[in-house]
Amino acid sequence: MQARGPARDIPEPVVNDALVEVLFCCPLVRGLSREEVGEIAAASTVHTFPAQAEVFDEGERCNGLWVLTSGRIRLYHAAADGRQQVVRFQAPSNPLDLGAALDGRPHTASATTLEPSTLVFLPRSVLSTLGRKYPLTLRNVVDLLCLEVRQRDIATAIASLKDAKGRIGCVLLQLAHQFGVRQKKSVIIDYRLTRQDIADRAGVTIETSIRVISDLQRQGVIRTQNQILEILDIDSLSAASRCEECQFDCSVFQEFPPAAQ
DNA sequence: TCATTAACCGTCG
DNA sequence: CGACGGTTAATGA
Repeated sequence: MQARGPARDIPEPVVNDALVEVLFCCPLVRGLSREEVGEIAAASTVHTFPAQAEVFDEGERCNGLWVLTSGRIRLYHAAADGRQQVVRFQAPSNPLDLGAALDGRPHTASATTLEPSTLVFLPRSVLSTLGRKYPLTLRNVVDLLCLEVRQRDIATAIASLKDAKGRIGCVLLQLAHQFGVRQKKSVIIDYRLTRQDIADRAGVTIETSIRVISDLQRQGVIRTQNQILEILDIDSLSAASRCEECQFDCSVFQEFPPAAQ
């Protein structure tokens, strides 16, 4: 039995090869062997959540590190009036709220599943031995936190300096960096998002996100099909978002940090 | 539930 | 004044 892990779901003690494989892709354990990752997996627990389930809440005590292994998760701040600010949309293999897991202070944001998801939970006790046992992971932690700082820095700059159209354009380009799958002539954002999701990421109302996205569709810049967004004309979108006069390096939103040299 | 449209209205440059 | 974007309401899928 672990310390006080999640109480809302059913832990599964089974650690299978597929799980180790996903964990192996987690940038936190980059450089470790498959056997070493298997060892870490053995010390963690697996948890499944239905769609729209809360994994943790902002301000809640943090007992360890959650790593998404399958499904999708939305990390956000919630305001009393119902509005939400999405910090990040999560894809498998990535740790959630790493900072809180490391310093043991409360969670910095809330995490809710967008679809049925599986996560592994690494208790803080295990996390602290990880650095001692595998010094390589310390460097990975630094890289991950630095990347997060860069992403948040750019996000706040964009939020305060750009207008609604620019913010939505930047969000779409960020998502393309994070989840983009290159097609012959376009880029598909391989992550289902409602108009509300995009609005909550850009800091606008749903009507404004619809307004702007409809305009972009009419101009043939993007196309959407049941919550999947396809960017048909990156150059036009970059132009609409005024990328050429922008100092921000939105390539930091790529899913995995570049390997440290 | 999600997406869309339109009318209306306050703010600000 | 006019662009922008939030609010409200109505409607369709």
